[in-house]
Amino acid sequence: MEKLPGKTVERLSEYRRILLAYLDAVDDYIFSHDLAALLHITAVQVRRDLMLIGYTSVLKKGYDVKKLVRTIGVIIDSEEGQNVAIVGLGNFGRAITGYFKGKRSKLNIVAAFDNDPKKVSRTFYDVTCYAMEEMEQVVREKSISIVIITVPPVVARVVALKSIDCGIKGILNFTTMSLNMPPNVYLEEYDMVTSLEKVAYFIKET
Amino acid sequence: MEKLPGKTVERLSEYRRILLAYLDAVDDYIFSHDLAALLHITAVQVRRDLMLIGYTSVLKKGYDVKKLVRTIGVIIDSEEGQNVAIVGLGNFGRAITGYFKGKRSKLNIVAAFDNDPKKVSRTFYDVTCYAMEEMEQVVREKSISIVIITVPPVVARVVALKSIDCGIKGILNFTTMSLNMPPNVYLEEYDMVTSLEKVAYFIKET
DNA sequence: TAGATTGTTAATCGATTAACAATC
DNA sequence: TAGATTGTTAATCGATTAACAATC
Repeated sequence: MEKLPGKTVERLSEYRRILLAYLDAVDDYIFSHDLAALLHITAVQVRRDLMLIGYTSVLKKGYDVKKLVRTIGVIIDSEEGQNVAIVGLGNFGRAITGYFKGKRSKLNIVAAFDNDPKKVSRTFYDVTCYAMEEMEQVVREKSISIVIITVPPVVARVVALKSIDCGIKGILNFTTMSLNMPPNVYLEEYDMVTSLEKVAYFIKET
Repeated sequence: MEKLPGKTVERLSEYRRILLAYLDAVDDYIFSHDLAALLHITAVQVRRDLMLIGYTSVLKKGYDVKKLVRTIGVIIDSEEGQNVAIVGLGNFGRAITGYFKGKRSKLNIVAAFDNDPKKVSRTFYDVTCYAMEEMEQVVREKSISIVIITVPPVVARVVALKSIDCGIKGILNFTTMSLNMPPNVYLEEYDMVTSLEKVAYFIKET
């Protein structure tokens, strides 16, 4: 199948989570407008997204919830799951490690990297911290394909380059430093300062 | 001035940060293509954004860096600054508190709220934690207009409603629970699980 | 001048929404 | 049947990019 639009992928992820959360509460089937209401979007958008992944409803009963969850899993997840590493175990890196632990099963945080000797070889939320020099070896041994970068901005670029050297395929960059990647590496960036400033702008009195 | 497109506001925030960071390194003036290169976008986009805010370059020397930083400040910041509160002092809430402390001066985290008695009345990174019952009073006394929500998803909705009751104008929601707001409250949501799943999808082998 | 840079309009691209025939 | 729901095309909206005249 052709790659889906990024926005559709984001919503598929949200559909799945909300359906999993409501799995016990709702019936076995759900109508497009009910799913839409849970996410505060329109029913047309739900139907169009599901059309794009070739999923069809059953009769006029709506969408089979369990089947839909499985179908979205087939699209987003990999058979074997993807292994993830955190690079940078500051406050933010540790919070993310704790946050992801015990969440979705197909995305596993299996290692952390930091240069602080006080952190290396300790474990945080069951995740072992390694020194940066060990990265290549650990990435290979643990089949890590994604890194989450939470280092200070000044070293973000060298960390990203190092990750690419180690064979990483996807990067989630939480630093304020904008990165650019070769075309074979997928990059997703988020900056909370920008988000907060956006809020500040839009609530400003004219 | 009419409200700018959200994407333009995001980039203005990024322009400012990158210019501040490079303030000493670069010359007093910067060309659109140089600024674009720093953010890995196109020069046309930079020029169009600056056109929208009515900022013009000087001669053929490029944009006056200091003036541009000030101009963006006038657009994004409020005269008096905006006061921000964190609601939910878990790992994530504490990390964000520490992260924002000592950053941009016009956005100040002036309070935190949590229901855990062990946290209430303690301070984290110079920010005092209050009980949820005190919210209305503290928001009023400290003129808080924005809250960052980092509570467990199950209570996100009641926290958001309470915030609105207290007169909050903008919400930055980091929980996985999608919120919907009355039209007079500005809402920005971010979900890192979705971001990570998006990365996972796009690096999947065909 | 020739070359570099700009501000702005028009064209393109992508994503959302409206419209509607088909189904139960 | 009548009403509700769906899948899908066409129209709309918004954001990015291309084109280009004007400036130094």
